[in-house]
Amino acid sequence: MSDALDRQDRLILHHLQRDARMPLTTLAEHVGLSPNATGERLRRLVRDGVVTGFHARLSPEALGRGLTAFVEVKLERTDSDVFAAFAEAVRDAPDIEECHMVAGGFDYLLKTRHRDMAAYRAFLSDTLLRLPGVRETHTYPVMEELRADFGPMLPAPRGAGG
Amino acid sequence: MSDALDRQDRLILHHLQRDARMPLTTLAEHVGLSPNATGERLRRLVRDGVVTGFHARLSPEALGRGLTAFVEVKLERTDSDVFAAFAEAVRDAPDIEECHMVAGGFDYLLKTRHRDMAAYRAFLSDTLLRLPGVRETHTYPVMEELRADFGPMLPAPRGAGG
DNA sequence: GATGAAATACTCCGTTT
DNA sequence: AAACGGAGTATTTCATC
Repeated sequence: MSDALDRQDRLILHHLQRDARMPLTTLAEHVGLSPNATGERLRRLVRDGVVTGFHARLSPEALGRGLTAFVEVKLERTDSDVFAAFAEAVRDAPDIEECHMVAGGFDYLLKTRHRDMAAYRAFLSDTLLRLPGVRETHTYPVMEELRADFGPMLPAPRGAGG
Repeated sequence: MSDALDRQDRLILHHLQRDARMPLTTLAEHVGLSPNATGERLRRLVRDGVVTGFHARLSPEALGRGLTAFVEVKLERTDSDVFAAFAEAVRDAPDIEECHMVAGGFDYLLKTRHRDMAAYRAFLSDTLLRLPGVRETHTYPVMEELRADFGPMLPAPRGAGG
């Protein structure tokens, strides 16, 4: 199970990161191997956990969730029940897209999606501030996305731009 | 161009959000339509911009970028050249995965990926702090990811759990 | 890793409701 | 307008080298 990625592995990852529905035959041309060998490598990359999944990306605007906000959340430091309850609530809230436990001035950083500011306000008061142990929140509405989440970048293989 | 999504559209989106490489025939079984009608709907969803792409997700750990950090960046408010220069530099930095212009106490929120804390320090001093107009940064290293980015959630269609 | 054959999936086109 | 069905093409999978 050697998990060193050679140039051809990186090309496979590079192209599938940009078009996950690309046929193996097309991918094989980019990589310079037979479709078979390419599929074999891809299977190995998935099995070894280098590729964790293939996902369609949906337009927030088209789904009526054009407002993105980041929310810093500070919890009471009473006991670990508070953290467990918070974690469970986070999993059940469809408005929350990401939740990171961070080191620094607060406990959690949330990325949330909403129809508009009114919907965000409702989320804040009806969902977030009702959670037990939430002491303080700071909201940062996103005005513009300069760079979209594309996953961790590989050291781009030469000649992969085509 | 009616952009109302019916139950079958939502099922298509739901399943492709979780497995973008699913064959149309399999997808059609989930949706309860013929592969033909399913493919037609998918083409329409892509054409109308509801689906913006299909992407393989890669494991940051497997790629040697196991440290995630969020960085708040505050710029000097001199002129718009500063913002343009910052935007360009953000696009060229492979360590930056997301960059959002936000309202609130600072100007930009970055999501970055690094091998380890030493690599983050190098990024901070060699890349971020060298950018013209950067006045102040605050770093929040991620300790745990409670909920991963899966894109905006649809109102989950009933019976889509299989 | 490559090749060739078999199974499967996709696209195009005509037809139906 | 939307879905179905069939024929031809492309792709994936499997066995073999």
